[in-house]
Amino acid sequence: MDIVMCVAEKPSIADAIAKALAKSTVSTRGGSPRTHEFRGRFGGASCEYRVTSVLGHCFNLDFAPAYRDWDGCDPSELWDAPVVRVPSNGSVLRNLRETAKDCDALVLFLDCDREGEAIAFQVMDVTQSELRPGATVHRAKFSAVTPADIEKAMATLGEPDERLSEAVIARQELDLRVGVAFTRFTTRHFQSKYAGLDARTLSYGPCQTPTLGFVVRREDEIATFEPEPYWFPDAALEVDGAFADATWARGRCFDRSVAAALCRGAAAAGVATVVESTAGTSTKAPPLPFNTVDLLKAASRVLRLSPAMAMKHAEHLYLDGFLSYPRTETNKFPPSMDLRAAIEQQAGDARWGAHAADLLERSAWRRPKRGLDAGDHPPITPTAPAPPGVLNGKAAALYDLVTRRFLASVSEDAAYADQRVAVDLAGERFVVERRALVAPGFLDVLRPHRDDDAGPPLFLELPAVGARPRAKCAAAPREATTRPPERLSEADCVALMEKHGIGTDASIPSHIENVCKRLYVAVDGKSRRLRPTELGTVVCRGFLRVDASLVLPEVRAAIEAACDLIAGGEAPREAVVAHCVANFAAKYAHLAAHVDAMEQLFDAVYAERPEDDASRSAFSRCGLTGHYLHLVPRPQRLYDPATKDVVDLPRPGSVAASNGRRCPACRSELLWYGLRDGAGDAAKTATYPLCGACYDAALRRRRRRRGAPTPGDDDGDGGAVGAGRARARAALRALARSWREPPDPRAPTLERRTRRAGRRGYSRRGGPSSSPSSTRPSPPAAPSGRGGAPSSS
DNA sequence: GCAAGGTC
Repeated sequence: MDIVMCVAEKPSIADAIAKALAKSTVSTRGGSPRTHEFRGRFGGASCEYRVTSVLGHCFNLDFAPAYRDWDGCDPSELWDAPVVRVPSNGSVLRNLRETAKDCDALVLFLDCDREGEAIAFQVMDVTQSELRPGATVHRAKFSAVTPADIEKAMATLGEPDERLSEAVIARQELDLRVGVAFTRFTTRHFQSKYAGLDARTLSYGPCQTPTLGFVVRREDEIATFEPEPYWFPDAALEVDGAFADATWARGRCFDRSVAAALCRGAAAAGVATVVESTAGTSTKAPPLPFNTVDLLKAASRVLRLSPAMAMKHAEHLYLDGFLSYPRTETNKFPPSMDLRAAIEQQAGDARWGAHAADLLERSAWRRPKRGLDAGDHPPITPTAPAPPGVLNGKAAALYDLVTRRFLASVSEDAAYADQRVAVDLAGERFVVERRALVAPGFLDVLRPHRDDDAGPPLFLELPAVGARPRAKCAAAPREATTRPPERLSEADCVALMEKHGIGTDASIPSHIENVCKRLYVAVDGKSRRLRPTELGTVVCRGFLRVDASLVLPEVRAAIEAACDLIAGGEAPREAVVAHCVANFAAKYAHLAAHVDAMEQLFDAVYAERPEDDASRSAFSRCGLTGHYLHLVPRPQRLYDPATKDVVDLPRPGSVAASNGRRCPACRSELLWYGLRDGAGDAAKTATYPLCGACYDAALRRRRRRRGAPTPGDDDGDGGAVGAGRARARAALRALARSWREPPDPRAPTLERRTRRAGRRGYSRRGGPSSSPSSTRPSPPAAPSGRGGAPSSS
């Protein structure tokens, strides 16, 4: 009897597959990930199934070991440094190999997206040598994890698509090279130049940096906002014997004298003429069920939960069986999903059970027609009842949020009665409107999250057109001032990231968390609004100043578009990667050559901070200058307040002062350098005498030999700091405008390379050639003699 | 110490 191996992307899907395919009792072995064994049918014959899973990617991409050490190479070498696949989890690979032994068929049940396709090829690589000779390999495509969909997938098996996998490998390689090269360069350069810089890493990434850009951009909009006064008439209309506020149809007026003249006329008139008088009904459709980004936005707005915390709770609720899989783009229920059963599950709940029971009793629930089926996982819904007390704290609140949203999504529209009366008062139109809730529909269950409750109708009896109600208007207009936008909320940031394709539903929370961990952004716990820190502002504006395209969201779009070419079979991976790497290497060289423009901003913030100098005390004395040096943390280094020189110290390890003993070579005071050896309780700290000056000099010699820049060696800027700060302030003012200005023409751009590529005669297959203003890269040159992008000429 | 993408 044949043995058939199925591999899913996560244990829960392996469980579902086993449940759907088993024709006998299922025996489960192994811890994480587990393997299910049972009898079933495959290709019309009886077979033995082994169903197991991986845990996401089996391999991670990294540089070859020689390039992982920060001091091992110059960051510019990373553009063509070798990269290698590193297994991400040994037990997953072992399990795959053991399970694959003697199997006659491999069915790849990975998620049906690009990443899943890449994992499918990893699984093939790992299992290939263990499968029986001549074993067949199949790709299962499922749109929902239900028995029906799984059986359908088994009946319509296809082949894995290597182009999708290649696109993922290209994306991994580009993210690695770009992120690590830029991060090492900025970290090294600025850390060894500014002692006031209190951050371990100055990171750059094609997702995290545009995310930071969103936050800084909003802050700049607020900072450069110029409030403008405006005026409007303060009018009221008599309605059923009482006066009600009337809204001026034109809204507001920025010319005070015009508004004043208008008010004088209206005040003198005293009587208005009804020109429009209508009553009607309107409805509001219920919200769609949650996909991941909608859940993150609501959790931040309603529960004050960060996206990372929201995902953490959602994952736990999923693993405990209370919620469906929380990472999905889909907000349309699959036709196979039993909505009635899901509603019934909630009918006994003390909080929303009455609403659910009412829907069932009247058969009033319905399957929403709108929404997107992204083909990944169903919307996020409750999968088991959780009566009050079963869950606690934020997990309970998140379950409440998801369940109410689910019930709302299958509920009826809310219905309103609307009244609208428009009048003419001294030649100007004013409006009185009222909306009253008639039938709450889905709003009933969204309480307490609903915000648009409305009172009773305003007009007991609508006036007729041509009626002449009394009106009053203040003789002087009301004055108000335009207000700047608010800081970016976490929910706004998630929405911007989704809109610009920054990160995925699964990774968006980590990017926001990242910019916070890097001390670039701070979150106000109460309002969940994001504020850039001094460091975040300087880093972002620095990049923006030298090459805006590194910060703007197009940097991610360009990488994605390049990978799309591979996925669509329009260009081979090697050519696309080479094209993009050359592009980013040019940007790197430009940044390194013009880093002084970034330094001017850092100068204003970090070069000279009297409070820093005052709060530190002399730690060690330099033998060459006789100056007392301060110890600066994160990362630990010595700082000479007189010369602004920085002396790098080894990492990891601790340093302590050593009672005036001096280095025999340079006469500097020696330090005690402590390094922990071993792990846990057995760890011992070995202590060595260390000369900071000699260590720093050796480090600089080593970097110079490797061609790395050695910041601080030749700047000689000790006396010019004051002038630098003035320049920096002027630059900061100019920068607030730079979001709107075209990028620096000197900076290498994706557009320029695209045009060059276009001249070589490559364009998108079947589509128009890239326009010069497009940031979408055109397919790069294919290696000669092999199937690549065809020439359009 | 570094990216972003899966998942735990």
